[in-house]
Amino acid sequence: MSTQTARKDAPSTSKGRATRDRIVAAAADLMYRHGAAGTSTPALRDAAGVSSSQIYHYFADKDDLTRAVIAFQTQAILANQTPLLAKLDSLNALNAWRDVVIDAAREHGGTGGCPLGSLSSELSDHNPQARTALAASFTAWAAAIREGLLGMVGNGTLRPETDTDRLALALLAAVQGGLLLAQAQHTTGALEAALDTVIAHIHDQATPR
Amino acid sequence: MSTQTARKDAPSTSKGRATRDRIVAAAADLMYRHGAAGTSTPALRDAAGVSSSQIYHYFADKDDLTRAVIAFQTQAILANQTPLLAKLDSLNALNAWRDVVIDAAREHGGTGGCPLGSLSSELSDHNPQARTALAASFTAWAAAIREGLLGMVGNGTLRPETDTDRLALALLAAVQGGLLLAQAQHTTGALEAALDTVIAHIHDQATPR
DNA sequence: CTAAGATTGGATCGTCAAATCCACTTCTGG
DNA sequence: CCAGAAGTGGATTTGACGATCCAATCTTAG
Repeated sequence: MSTQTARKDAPSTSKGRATRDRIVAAAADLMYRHGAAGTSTPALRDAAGVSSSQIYHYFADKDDLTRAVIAFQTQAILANQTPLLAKLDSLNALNAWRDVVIDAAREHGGTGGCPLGSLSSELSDHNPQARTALAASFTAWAAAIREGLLGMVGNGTLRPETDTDRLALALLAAVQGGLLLAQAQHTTGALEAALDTVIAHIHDQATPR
Repeated sequence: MSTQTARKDAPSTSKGRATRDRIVAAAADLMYRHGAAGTSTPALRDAAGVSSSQIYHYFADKDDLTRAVIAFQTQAILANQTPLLAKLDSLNALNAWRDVVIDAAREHGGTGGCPLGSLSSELSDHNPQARTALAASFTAWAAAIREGLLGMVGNGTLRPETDTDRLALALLAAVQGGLLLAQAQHTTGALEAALDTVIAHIHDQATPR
């Protein structure tokens, strides 16, 4: 017997699709605020305004739903980040990105952390499928950052030998670590320190002029 | 009626203390591997070799136990880190610390993450007492790092105007973010990139010679 | 040595969550 | 328009977990 979780077919009617979407959106919200384990099917049922059977009509089990939430949040974050990162054409643009990240964290006083980071911390060790999906999400996010840095190399802002791969990973780790600390300390101090330190190092890699 | 969780008195006999310690140690291990929510009292009962009533004899409820585990892990981490950080007298010593952190992560393939980081991600938003304790733990950890950097300022390795506070926070965030990503990606790449980038920036702050 | 208090074992209770079932209604392709 | 598939509602089953109770045993101060 396989331990693999079965996949459900996509809804074939538009009504079905709407219901499925409503469930995923509500689940994403609840899981962001209470964690995956902290989100019960009764609570989700009420939040999404569906009956319990709908949830299991569209998702094989809670793991399957969780994976849908990961996909949803990945998409949300990339959609939010990619435009900002695509036009990283100057050190100023990099600082603007920094400000957006920090302002977002400040808005809810550090609470919540990163939607992907929280899920990753909770699920990676015990849900291999979730872990794989989250690893891919982080890789895609890092790639988007790297793309931005590559732009800065391309237009001569950064030296050609700049290790954009490494810097992208360092920036992503700074975001994740900074958000995690913000969650505990209710301050964005660590997030700012981490981002500013990495960015300062990037400044030092700028082409002399 | 108060929502505050009552504190239990410390055990008065040495046997009682041993039992309490055994419970905390087993709980710390289980919570590290399965999270706080993922650690059930039956599982803890078996792992610690006690009966369920013991747990509630020594701890008011699961929250109280969780706080004890936070204290336990904080103590464990500080005991492990402080000696290393106390003798940060050179850039080489800083790199040695980096190696220890990375080797530790590599040892279990990134699994588990940081005991404090994982608990923080899980508890900060919903358990104010745990959040406060964890915030204090992180502050103490950052202070230990800063102490080491101050040593390097004191002996002239780093410039006097070095912002050790900020760098300490940046290093801690790099550790937390790097470990979180290592958990998802099963690689220490991001951890290395983050630490090396911050450390490279510290190198640049070294006094010219 | 001996009571008072500390500690222990394990049955038990109430609650709640995950998942299933089945009867009913709404869609939609031909 | 009308079968048959898709979608819906809600009761229900099953099992686990946090927490409590109480009787029995050990520890220690006097």
